[in-house]
Amino acid sequence: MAIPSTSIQGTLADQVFKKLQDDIVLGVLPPGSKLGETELATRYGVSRGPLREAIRRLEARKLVERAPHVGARVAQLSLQDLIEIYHVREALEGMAAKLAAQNMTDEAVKALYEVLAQHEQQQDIKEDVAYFQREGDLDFHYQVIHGSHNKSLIQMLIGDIYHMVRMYRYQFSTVTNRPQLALREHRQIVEAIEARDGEMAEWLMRRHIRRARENIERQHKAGIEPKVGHVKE
Amino acid sequence: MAIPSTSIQGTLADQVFKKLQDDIVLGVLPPGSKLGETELATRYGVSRGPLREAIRRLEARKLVERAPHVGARVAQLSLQDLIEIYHVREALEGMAAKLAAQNMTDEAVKALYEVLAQHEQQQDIKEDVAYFQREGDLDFHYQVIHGSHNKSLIQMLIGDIYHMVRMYRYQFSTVTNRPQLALREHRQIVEAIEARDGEMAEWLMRRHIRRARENIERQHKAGIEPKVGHVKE
DNA sequence: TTACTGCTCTTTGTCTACAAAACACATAGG
DNA sequence: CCTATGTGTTTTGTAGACAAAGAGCAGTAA
Repeated sequence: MAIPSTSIQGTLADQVFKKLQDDIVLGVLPPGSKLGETELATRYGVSRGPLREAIRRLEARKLVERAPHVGARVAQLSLQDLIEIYHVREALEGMAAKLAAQNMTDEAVKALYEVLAQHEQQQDIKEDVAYFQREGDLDFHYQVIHGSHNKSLIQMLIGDIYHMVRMYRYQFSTVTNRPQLALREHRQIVEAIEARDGEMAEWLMRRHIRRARENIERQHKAGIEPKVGHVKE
Repeated sequence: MAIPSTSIQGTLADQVFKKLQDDIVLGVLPPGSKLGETELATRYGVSRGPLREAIRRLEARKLVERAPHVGARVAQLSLQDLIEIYHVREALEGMAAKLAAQNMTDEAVKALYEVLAQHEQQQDIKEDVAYFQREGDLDFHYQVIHGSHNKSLIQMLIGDIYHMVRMYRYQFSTVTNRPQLALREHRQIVEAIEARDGEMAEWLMRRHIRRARENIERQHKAGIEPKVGHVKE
């Protein structure tokens, strides 16, 4: 009954994809750096075939930019791009909160309260830290999104946007994000969900994310610049 | 100064990707049918390499489903999935309308009115027909989305969701979609955008898409079933 | 000095061949 | 008669070799 060894970690292409994504998101491969196929293939110990597949998938996720016959580079992202993504998040997570109020099970709501309590204990928690660092069920936004029971929504927020935002956080100096206010806002959202008040939940979630965006825009105007990754030639 | 011949149509992988996507969206390859690499490679006259890349990109767009060591199949989509996508559209296009009211140029608003006038002349037009058949600037939703001036939003709606919805329309009997009402709703949206009333534009757009979804759900409950594509073995 | 042209060299795109995993069928056992 | 197991075939995954397009550099002419 033993599972074949290769299936445990998936195909080589899958492994390279995950590793490469991590290296990009965590800044090991700085933004704008060239992704030479031969170089990376030897680096990860695979042939160029699986590596090309990994690059294509990352291209679809907008983590790398590619030009035919020229090659791929780690996506270089402007603060304007980040702000645009927060508009998308506002729309999608707002909808997620609304649907969560409608569709979430009572057990899931209870679990949400527990996450909340846990966060309130670690008062030094930074806004979105959990969302960006823990990949699991322990995060607030993560649980609300899943509570929507909408596969497309989950896919877009967790699968696609998640990694982009994570990369941004390594490119730009991380904004210090109003921990107490965020916690209050989280609690309000959960209470709206528990009350099955979808409209309220959506409105609160949108305000929550809008405020985060406005916070970023403020710092932007204040002249905060991204840490420029030295483009590795 | 002649452009190299291969660059005109892009790489083989690009060509195969476009062709394969068309064949899937238009139903030439029915939902659920197996996408054998060798078979398709010979069919499109290329080797398996470029074909695999095309399949991976379609997988990222959720047009094909794949299992390791098993292969890829054309995505089989339930009506529930379609409804979920309309929730996403409601959120995203609502935001697009709001941003369009803020960012659209006066010229673009004028062009929008012209599209509207054109649609009002062909009274037999069906809701969303333009959105799904014309791929260009002539469509109402298309222009509003672009008016948002938000690259992520445009990418998600035009690049990703667009093709999925298009495929659904071939899988399911096309709903007859209230042409007169839709036109009235379109006009209201344009007027809100012209008045630079973002909140109103968003609210109207969301209602517009919500009604389309409710229309689908009604027909669903009435027992309308998808045309089952015979799964080609 | 500067701009253009041609060459070379590197990198990407593509193809073919081989390895490995899954599926299908047949056969034997309960 | 049904189930389980083993073998053969098919299909996917991976590697390596070849073809072609782009980038950089040198040399030459204005």
